[in-house]
Order: sequence, then C-alpha cells, then structure tokens
Amino acid sequence: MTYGTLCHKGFEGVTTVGLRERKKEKTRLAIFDAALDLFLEQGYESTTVEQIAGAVEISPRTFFRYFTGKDHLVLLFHDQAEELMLEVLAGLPPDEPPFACLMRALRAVLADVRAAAPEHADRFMKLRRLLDEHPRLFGQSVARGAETERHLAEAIAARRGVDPDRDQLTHLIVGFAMSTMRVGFECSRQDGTMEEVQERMAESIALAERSLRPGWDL
Amino acid sequence: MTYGTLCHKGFEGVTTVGLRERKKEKTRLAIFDAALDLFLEQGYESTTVEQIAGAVEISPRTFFRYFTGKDHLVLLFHDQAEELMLEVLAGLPPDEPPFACLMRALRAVLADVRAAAPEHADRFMKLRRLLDEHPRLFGQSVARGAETERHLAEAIAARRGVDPDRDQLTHLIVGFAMSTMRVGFECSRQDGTMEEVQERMAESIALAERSLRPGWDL
DNA sequence: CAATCTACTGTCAGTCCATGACTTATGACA
DNA sequence: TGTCATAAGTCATGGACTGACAGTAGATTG
Repeated sequence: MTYGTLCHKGFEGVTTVGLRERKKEKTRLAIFDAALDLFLEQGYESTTVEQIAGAVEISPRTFFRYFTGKDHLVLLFHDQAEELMLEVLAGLPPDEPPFACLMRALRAVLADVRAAAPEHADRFMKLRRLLDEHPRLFGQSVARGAETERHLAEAIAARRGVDPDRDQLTHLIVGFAMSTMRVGFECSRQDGTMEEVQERMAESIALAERSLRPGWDL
Repeated sequence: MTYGTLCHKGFEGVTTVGLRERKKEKTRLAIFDAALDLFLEQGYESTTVEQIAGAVEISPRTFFRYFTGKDHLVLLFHDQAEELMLEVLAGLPPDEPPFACLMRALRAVLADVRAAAPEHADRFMKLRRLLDEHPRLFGQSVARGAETERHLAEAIAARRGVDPDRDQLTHLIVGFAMSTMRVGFECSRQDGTMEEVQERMAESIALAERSLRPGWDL
C-alpha cells in the first residue's frame, strides 16, 4: 500500500473502513509528523521518544506499537516504496529488460507521491531534507535500501529465470538501479520542490542508461 | 593504516613503538576477536557488551574507549578499507579513468588483506560470514559504505575536476563501483577461502566492465 | 633511580531505547 | 445493551551508552 493507493482506497471505501482503523492511521501520521518536525528542529539524537509521544499525547509505550523504533520513523516511505516497486515489477511484461523495469518502478514511486495528497508530498520533502542533513539517518536509509535490494533481486532473478543465490549479474543490475535511484535523490544544497526531484531523477536515469551497454542486462 | 601496512610498520619500528601502544593494539584485537566469536556463536543481538568485556577481562566502560559502540566492531575493516582506497586513489595517475581507478583501489584492499598475517585474513572471513548471516549487520555495513561512498566521490570529483555537489555522474561512477564491490563480496552459501572471494570479486569486476560503455566515466 | 606527568582503566550514577506482563478503555457487533 | 476483541496505558526490567571522578601504570626527565 502506498500514499497514492491509500488515497484511492479512501474514496471507494471510506464508509467501510471502521472508525478504529481511521483513528489508527491518523495517530500514525500524527506521530510521524510530530517526530519529523522535532527531528528537524532539534536533531535526531537529541529528540527522545518521550518527547515525540508527549507531542502526540500518547504513552511512550504506544509509540512502539506504531513504529518498531525511532529508526523506523525515517523508513516509513521506504516500506511503501518497496511495496509499490514490487507490485509494479510484477505487472510488467516478462520480455521487458530488467533494468528498464526497475527504472519504471522507480518512476512509479515518484508518480505515486505526486498523486497523493499534497501533505504527503510535503512529508516526503521534509524527510528528504532530514536525510540530507543527518548522515547517520542517511546511512539507515541506505541500510533499509539494502533490504529492498534483496527483495528486488529475487523478483529480477525470477524474471530472468536464474537462481538469485548464484547469478551475480542479477545483483549487479539491481545494485546499479539502486545507485541510480540514490543519485537522483541526493539533495546537496539545491531544490525544495517535488518537480525538481523528479527532474533530477530523470537526469540520473538518463545518465545511467547512457552509461550502460545496450543489452547488458539480458 | 591497514593490516598490511601495520605489519610492515611492525617490522621496521617494533622497538620504537612504546609498550603502551602495543598493549593497546593487542587489547583492541582481543576485543575484536572475542566479540566476533561470541557473535558467531550466539548471535549479535543476544551478545552483550558486558559479555564481550568479560571475555577480554576489561570493564564495559573500557570497551567503549576502544570502539564507539557494538556496531563499530563490525566496521573495523571498513575503516581500514576506506583509508587504503583513498590512499591508492591519490597515488594513481590523473589520466587513469575513474572507474578503473576505483577497481584498482578495490583490488588493493583484497591484496592488503592477503598480504597481512594469516590471522587477519581469518578475521576478514569470519566477519564476512557474520555479515552474511545477520541482515541487520549487513545493513550497518552498507550504511558505513555510504559514508565511504561520499569520501570516494570527493576524491573522484577532484580527479575529474568537477564540483561533487553538482556532478551526478561522479556519484554514479562511485555508486556503480560500490555496487560492483558488494556483489563481489556477497557470500550466499559458497566459499570459505580468501582465494574464492578474490575470484568472485574478479568475476564481478569483469561483469561490471563488460556492462559499461567504453569511456562512460570520462 | 625517583619524582612527576600523562594517559589508560575502573567504578558509579544516570539517560534513553526497547520490550514483556498486566490492566484499563474503547470501538465492533450480535 | 452487553460481550468480545483490540488498542492504549502502567509498571518493571534490561541493555547500550555517557559523563564525572578516582586509581594505576607506562613514559619522561633530572
């Protein structure tokens, strides 16, 4: 599930989704927003779970029922992006070259953020700034990316009809794709708008495709 | 400084290095070895700093004077590998293509481990197994790799005469290089010898070079 | 060799993250 | 409405880390 699809489901099923579930989602986002703002204000390390919980008026214990830990907050988007990428991948024709598939999936993630409510795009950009300002968080983001990389590698291996435990090329394809993605996401001073991110990502993808030999990933 | 160079310095300066410093290095390695064995035996999470300290007969407080934290143990090699790669990079002729430079630096790291005392190669392989068995640790390793990636990007940017904050290609080059490196390191069942690692790394490098357009990184 | 300086080590107290066990509150639903 | 399931709060605990202070042992100098 992603922000985009969440919105969609919101339209078609708002009445069937119980009060309970709606309340939960509201709390989850409230925690996320409060935490993001606190992190940006006073830094990640110096923000305690107690503070975050206090800001949303829940007990610290409850915080851990919504997020596995402080780290997890920063990885909310990663969870959703991974899920969406795998969905997109599953829906693409089997003869589409692997790297092109991954680039499609990547573009789908950005499109999904834009398709969602504007406040979601704001969260996305805030998170981006946060990652840019705190190398430690960026590291966590990359670590989470490594997990995604494994899952994508399985999907790509299946698609290529090879054993993911043996085929190095599969991992290279996914690794290159993730690198392309990270390069596109990097801030380094500039930009604050979603458009600019999409633009830079397009640049990065173009650069990667220009760098690779045609048919290298077959 | 690396294991290889450490050994070298050992020969030429063992008398000039004070007892104090030698003792410190011995303690550092003792901690490292004890921790690695404990991690492999009973897992990373379920090994406490107290246990590690106990095994080496130091106080838990002292542990933190040698390593910044439990995580840091797993990243000892990363520190040394990064340092060596930057050194190698600095010594290469300016007209050597960037990606080739990075592959050279990468090979130098492996050569350095092999050149060092056999127990260092053992540590290297143990660590490799540990990372393979614990996804969480692998994540930390990748996160540390992201830091190295930044440093390498600066070196490559200087070498290419571009601003590292603006030039996407520089980051792509380094990203692709790191991906190639990770693919070569991956275990996935097989091997236990240093030779096999070197072999797989060579495969991975060959695969990468075959995938990239000639002159893509200029 | 002795006195002194310096830096490593241990002890102690305290903070924060995280989790398990148990109790209370609240939405779901017959 | 009353019962049930699940969410939220409370309490207690353990483990990672840090700062402050004291003791100890290698280094240095005369």
